[in-house]
Amino acid sequence: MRIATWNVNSLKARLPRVEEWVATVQPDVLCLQETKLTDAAFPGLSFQSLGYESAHHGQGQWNGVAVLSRVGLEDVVVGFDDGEEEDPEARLLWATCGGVRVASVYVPNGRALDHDHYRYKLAWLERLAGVLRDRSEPDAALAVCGDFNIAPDDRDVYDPADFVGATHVSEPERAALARLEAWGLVDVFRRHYDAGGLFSWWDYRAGNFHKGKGMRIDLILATAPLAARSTAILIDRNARKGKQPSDHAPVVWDVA
DNA sequence: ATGGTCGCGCAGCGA
Repeated sequence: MRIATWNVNSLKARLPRVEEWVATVQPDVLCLQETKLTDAAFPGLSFQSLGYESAHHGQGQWNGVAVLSRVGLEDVVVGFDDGEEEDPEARLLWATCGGVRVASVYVPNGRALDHDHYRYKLAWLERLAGVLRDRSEPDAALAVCGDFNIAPDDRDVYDPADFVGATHVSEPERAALARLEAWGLVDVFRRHYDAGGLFSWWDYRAGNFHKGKGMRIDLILATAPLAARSTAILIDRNARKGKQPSDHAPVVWDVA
């Protein structure tokens, strides 16, 4: 099974590129983030014509996550089903596809270490950890896929010196990610590669993609038994090239 | 080049 994740930075702006990419790469499951669409505007028919069922959780203008699947799509859960107050932002969607419990996540950016949005980011990650603890088992086939807005360690940024005091690399964010891993999730990419300089996001500005100045913030975190079935993973940086690219590249994972 | 780019939506914010 091929599972992919891609922050498309507006599905309206990106639909032609996403359709072309899906037809070429043929993922069985595709998690999307930052669709920036209402549910009514989600192009489900376009994906249906390519052979995919889909589920979308959006609000328009900002955020928005989806899961597409051609191996079944069941038990869709939108947001945190923990009985607490509803998340005001559309950042989480669960579905079961081909026997794998999949989450498409768009973790809050945080904006700055002293910003309310940073506290929201940390609380959001703790809430995700709580849902995993309360509603999942680490020996299940489960993958949390998406834009985590966290570079797990210094190999995952182009120059750590440029990120001192910034979000995405701060100790509390990395500790929150480590708590997800302590529950039982594995950063599948690091199961295959030790090297730094392998990024999934590059700022549109200042030719950063051309200069290789990026970060690896788009992750697939899988439970150990599912990660053990991993045969290959790559970041498709070709998808960051050409006309009207997203600022993120997709991550593509093959599971036996 | 004293700023560099997108997307949203029509000013300026968010990423």
